[in-house]
Amino acid sequence: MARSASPQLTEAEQRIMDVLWEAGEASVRQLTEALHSVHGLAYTTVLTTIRIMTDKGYVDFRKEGRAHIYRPLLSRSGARKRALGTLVSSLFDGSAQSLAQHLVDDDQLTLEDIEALRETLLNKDTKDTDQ
Amino acid sequence: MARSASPQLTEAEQRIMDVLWEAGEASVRQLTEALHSVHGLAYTTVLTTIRIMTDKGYVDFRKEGRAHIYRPLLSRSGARKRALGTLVSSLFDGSAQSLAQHLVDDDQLTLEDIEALRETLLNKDTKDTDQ
DNA sequence: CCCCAACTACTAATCTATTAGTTGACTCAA
DNA sequence: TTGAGTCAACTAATAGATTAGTAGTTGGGG
Repeated sequence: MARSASPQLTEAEQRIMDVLWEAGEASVRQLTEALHSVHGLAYTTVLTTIRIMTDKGYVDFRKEGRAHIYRPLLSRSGARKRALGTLVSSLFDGSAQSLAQHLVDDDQLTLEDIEALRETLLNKDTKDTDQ
Repeated sequence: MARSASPQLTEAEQRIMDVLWEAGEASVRQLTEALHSVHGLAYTTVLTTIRIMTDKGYVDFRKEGRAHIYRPLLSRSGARKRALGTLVSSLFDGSAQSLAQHLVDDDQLTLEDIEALRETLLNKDTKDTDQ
């Protein structure tokens, strides 16, 4: 048996999703141009990658003339949720609290950050108590 | 060009590290037995995987009779830090606060969790002000 | 209506990842 | 000292990931 497909976005996929999340939608030409300055990828490389992403259901496209215009099906928020879920279950025993605690221990969160989180949570509770 | 080696622990590597973090150290035989009940991996599979992990510098070993006894060089805390750093930079624009905010928005952290974080942070400040 | 530029589909090469079999070395006991 | 068993090294097969070239289609301008 070989390995199964990655549940996470791969590096190449992530690059393309970043552009799509920013732009809303884009052709392969536009994606290539947006990525070329930083990564110098060939047009056909981007094409192959986004074809695979289409197969995986990450993106969809519509025809416009000869070109395909791609748009993300997976949202940034959805990708964040998925990646966090995987990380929490694999390295933090399924505890998001444990993850957050690590950030605090590692000085990644300030007291102001915590206060802001607390504020968000309080507003949430008063807004949608039935959820 | 093909992709470069994963900076993260792969699934197979993670499984083995979990056992090593738990046990402190283990032979290939012990690793195989610990993993067999859940994953049913062959002895040689575990052997190959841990050889690669040795090459990557994740583990080290000492000889004890005929067997190699492996111990982790990468700590659980170190792996957590590395994985979080990658996730934060790839999906949260480098902001740990943004990640934490997502957890709150997604109901992964309770008010009690936040209070606990706040408590930790306050104790930290009073304990090591010069760090 | 036909040709060309642009665009996608197909193919390929190369690397990592995962799993596992084969082989050879080494140790211990009879 | 030799045979059995154990263990690591080597090899291999299969599949995903990444990059990119070639070929073939298509749509729009002349």
